[in-house]
Amino acid sequence: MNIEATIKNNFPVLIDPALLAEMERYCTTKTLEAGYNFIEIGDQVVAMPLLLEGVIKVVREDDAGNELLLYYLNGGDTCASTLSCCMEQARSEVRATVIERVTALMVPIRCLEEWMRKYAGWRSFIMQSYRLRFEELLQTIDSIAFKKMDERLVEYLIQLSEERNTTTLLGTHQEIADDLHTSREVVSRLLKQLERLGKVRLSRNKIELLKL
DNA sequence: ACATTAATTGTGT
DNA sequence: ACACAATTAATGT
Repeated sequence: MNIEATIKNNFPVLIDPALLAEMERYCTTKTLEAGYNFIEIGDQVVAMPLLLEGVIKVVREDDAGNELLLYYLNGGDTCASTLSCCMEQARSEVRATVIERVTALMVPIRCLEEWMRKYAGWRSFIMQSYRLRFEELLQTIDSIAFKKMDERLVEYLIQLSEERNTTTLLGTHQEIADDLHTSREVVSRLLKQLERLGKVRLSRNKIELLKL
């Protein structure tokens, strides 16, 4: 599939032919396997990624080296904090690790600003995705500050199933615990409760959501 | 097919 | 949070 068709599929707002032509010309694609870091804290940001396929986890790190989950990025998303960095040629405040093999369209930063001026469609796309990420962050903050772990877990499971378009979640309890900043035991026990209530079915490396 | 090992999950304190 | 048991999946023979 060529770049133009790919953009149309994943980012339907960007229909301006002149913009598409420029994107075709200046953007590159980048593919990365699961497990690698897409960007590391402190790295110079040279381009903004538009995710076509795959899943990326964006985290922040505290002085003790603990990771704090900010959000997940899927196909059709772009990274807002990259965006804020790009503007002022700053360095990355976050780490982005690849969860599922990713292909992304890389937009060079100099194009970013120029297109903001030239193309209304691009401008609203940027603004829209920025707002979206911001709202998602607010949700994360609410969740951490105000909710008990059992609610957070259920919320987390539902969100993940929506993002991945499946009710069968693959992964370990430990991974969930890391994302939620709790112990593996707590996650296991809460999941067991949910299973007893008939809300999920558990097996090794797999959680099936039944009725939540 | 079976035994061994490693990883994940469950549970009591 | 820790320690340990139980279960399940992966690997070698």
